[in-house]
Amino acid sequence: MPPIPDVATVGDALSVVVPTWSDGAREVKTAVCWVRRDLRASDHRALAEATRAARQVAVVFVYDTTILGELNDRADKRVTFIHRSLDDLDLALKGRLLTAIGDPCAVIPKLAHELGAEAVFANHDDDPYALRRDARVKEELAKDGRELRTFKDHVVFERAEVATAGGTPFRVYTPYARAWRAQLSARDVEACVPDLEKVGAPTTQSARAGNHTLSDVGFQEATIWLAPGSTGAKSRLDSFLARIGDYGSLRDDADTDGTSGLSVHLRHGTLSVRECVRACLGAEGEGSSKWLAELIWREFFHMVLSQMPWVVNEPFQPAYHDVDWPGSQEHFERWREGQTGYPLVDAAMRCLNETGWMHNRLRMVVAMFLTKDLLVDYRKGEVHFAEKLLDFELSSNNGGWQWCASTGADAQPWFRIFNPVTQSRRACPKGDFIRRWCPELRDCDDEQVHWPHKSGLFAGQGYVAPIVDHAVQREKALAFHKAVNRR
DNA sequence: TGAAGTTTTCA
DNA sequence: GAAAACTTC
Repeated sequence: MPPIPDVATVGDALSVVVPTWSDGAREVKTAVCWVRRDLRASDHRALAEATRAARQVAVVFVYDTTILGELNDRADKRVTFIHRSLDDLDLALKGRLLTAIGDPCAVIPKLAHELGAEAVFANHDDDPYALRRDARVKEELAKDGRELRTFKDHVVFERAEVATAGGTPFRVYTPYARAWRAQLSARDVEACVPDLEKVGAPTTQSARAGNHTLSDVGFQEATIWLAPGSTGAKSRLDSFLARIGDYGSLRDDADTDGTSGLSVHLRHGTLSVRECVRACLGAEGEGSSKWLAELIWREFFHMVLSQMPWVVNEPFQPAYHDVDWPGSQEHFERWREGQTGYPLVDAAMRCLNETGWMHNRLRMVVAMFLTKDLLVDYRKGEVHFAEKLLDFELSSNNGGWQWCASTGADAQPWFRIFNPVTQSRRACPKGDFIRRWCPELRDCDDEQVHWPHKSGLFAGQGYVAPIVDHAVQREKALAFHKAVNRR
């Protein structure tokens, strides 16, 4: 039985459960628009709904001390990115952004009370922590007779909107992607345009006008390589669209700037995913379709997390529950520090640790190396990525790691194991990326750089000897997975 | 979104 | 004797 749509179904044979984007429009006098992972002022669903429904809107961001308290690094790059993106948002709002520091469960209801706002508008955040937080905020607001109205914004199709004919979640990417594409209509990616004239900056006790300083928040400025805010997102999107035709052929080359480089912006909502999809639909050629496939992977993993949230703690594939991964702590640490003796793996890990970014292809290579060559529990790698990646998104990170570990939705067949040296020749043919991050190998030629050990020429230059033999580890991994799947 | 080992094909 | 095709994990 297909699920019964609980929102208006638009008169278009393609759409299944597509809310029309005006259902938040019941009128109120004053509204709060609470921004979280949607740090922009254009094509913003909650802000558009708020400015449509209310005569005046206060836009607020809360530096969430619960989340910030868990960060170890006082110079966390993500906090710097968010802080500078809020400066950019404040500019877009002509200096009318409000910010606060604290527990949103207390701050948001207090602010709504001070402003006499009947409703708080926000976009869905389906991470488990955010769902609990928003449920509490809603409860607190309700005590006072106020509403929390939330909207889809972060993805084109959320939660159960793309499902099998039987109404169950897809468990494999390819049929999901087919259904996703078939379901897409122009309406799904229509821009949500807010009326910024209605945004005001009232004086309140619980939030201040303008951005706090980073030191108010308890952090220091970190070095980040990308331009923050929707200004940065816009220029990156423009430069990517100029070369999207080459995306199909260059996206797996670590020596080249061939990927979109937009993941950080999509994570923090400094860019609207609808705008990305509109750009895809407007572009010719294979590149844009390939990129759309990547955006659909993001939506797929969002769906998996929201429909099967236990994947946060447990493998998607039940066969892997309660297995003991035999990898050692020592091997994990060598992997984490980029000291495995496999040049591409080491270069990629050092790049991650230093910059907070890693090429998509290399994420697969290092994840495969940790889980297959070293047989370390994928969750240890997942946590390291979560700490380091500027674009860290729970759903994509978890999905990607489980995919590589062969425990996930759309599982890699467990016998599919990358050869890190073959992958190196393919993903890094010029070797420049390796030479940049492994200076020990700077004098290696284009062939030696992928596997410098057999020549013996570089023994004295300080590059670490390989910690394992891939051929041997491959056999161990095959035996391990065979045993797990036979249980 | 594999790799490796073996067999077959074609010059 | 290389390259393509096929098989296995």
